Amino acid sequence: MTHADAEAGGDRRGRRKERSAETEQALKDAAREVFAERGYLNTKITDITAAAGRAAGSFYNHFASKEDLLRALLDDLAAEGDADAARPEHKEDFTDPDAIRYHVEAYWRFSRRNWPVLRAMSQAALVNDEFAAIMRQFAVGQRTDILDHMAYVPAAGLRLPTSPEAGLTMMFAAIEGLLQATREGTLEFTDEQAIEDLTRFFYRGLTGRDY
Amino acid sequence: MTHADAEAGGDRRGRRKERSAETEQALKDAAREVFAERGYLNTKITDITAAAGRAAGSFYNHFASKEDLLRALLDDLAAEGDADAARPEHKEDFTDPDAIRYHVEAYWRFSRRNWPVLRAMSQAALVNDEFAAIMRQFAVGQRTDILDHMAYVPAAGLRLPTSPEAGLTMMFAAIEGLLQATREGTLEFTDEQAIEDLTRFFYRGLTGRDY
DNA sequence: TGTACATCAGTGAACGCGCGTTCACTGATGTAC
DNA sequence: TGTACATCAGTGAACGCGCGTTCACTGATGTAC
Repeated sequence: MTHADAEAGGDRRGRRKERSAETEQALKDAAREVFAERGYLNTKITDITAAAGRAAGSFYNHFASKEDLLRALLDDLAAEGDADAARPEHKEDFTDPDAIRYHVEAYWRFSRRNWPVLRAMSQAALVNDEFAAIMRQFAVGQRTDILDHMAYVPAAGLRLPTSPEAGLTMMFAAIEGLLQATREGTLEFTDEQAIEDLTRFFYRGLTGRDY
Repeated sequence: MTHADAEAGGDRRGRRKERSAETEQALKDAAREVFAERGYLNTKITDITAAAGRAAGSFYNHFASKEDLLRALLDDLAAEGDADAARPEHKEDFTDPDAIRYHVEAYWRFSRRNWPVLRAMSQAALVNDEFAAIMRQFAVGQRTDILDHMAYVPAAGLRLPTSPEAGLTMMFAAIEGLLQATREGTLEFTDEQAIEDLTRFFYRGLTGRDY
């Protein structure tokens, strides 16, 4: 069977490319797993290949380095983020608890879902300037969408406790802190409870109103 | 001059011990400096000895490893913490902003002062179980003193936004987040402004009262 | 369709770099008498 | 106080371990005719 025949056949991809794609996916899956388990920095290339059931040398057919693999995982995550960007209209007025809840929930669920990669990223950022820059850029991206939502508070005659930028910094940090404590088992929270409690704390803190 | 004479002399320590102590201190100082600059994980033993102006081999006359050095820095910090423990009576009632401010300020200033070591610790915790355990223990210690202060809020007929433990987790995370943003230059804050803004945010969040 | 050759994904032992750690050596300080 | 010897802090070149990376090899898949 010629190459042309194979393409005409349609349903039959080249067996080689298929196998290669399988291995690449197996390496990515194994990396997420092993990063989550022992952390990015503690993970050796051979830990990943072993978890994926492949030989050490196989790794380099697909990725130039551990950093390169992390970049690939990040691209997958960014693709998902873009899908999220086409999100429905939502409330923007932070004097309304529902508006805060919407964003808390979005970030909470996103972080929970992508925890292994996010954690790996922040570890990589400690030892690698490129990843530090990516992280900063990522943080900026998260905030620019939301920053203007803060302006509703003074517009309603209420006093923000701090600058909009600092307020977002505190809130993101609080969410990440709670998520980490939940992850490591220090605290027990359902997603719903965490979102609700964070929302209440933030709504009160930002507006000075009770809720 | 005999050893007995030297001890009788009093003001003249053995020149050897003096020199040794100088080198040890120089290594500690250099470590704090270089940890702050490029992070604990990125720092090689020879970076420390070079910054201290000593030969590589000298390091091992004083410390068994980089971890051992970090442990020594931590002991210094703990000694300071014990001194703090003998702190004056302070307000405990978290329905009073002053009580919150007192603790925010204590933690803010402590963290700011010991930033290099705290940052080094949290990096070491990523790759070393022993340090992870120390960090957890440290976090627990910070909280147990304060945990009961939260009870004043429901006692005053107000509703906490979440459990006392989770509330503290959020607050500590927010403080650390703000401090880090300040450190890396993303945000500009004086100590006073940061303490004030954090206090307002927390007071509102915990009590539901305006302030 | 069949055969001969080319290419490619995967393998795992071997290589080699970077860095932690050692150790023989030096000069200064301490001790004995 | 002076001399001879012991000890110790510091030095930096050399060693060696761990792990990332390479590469000759294998068997399977693809291509040419």
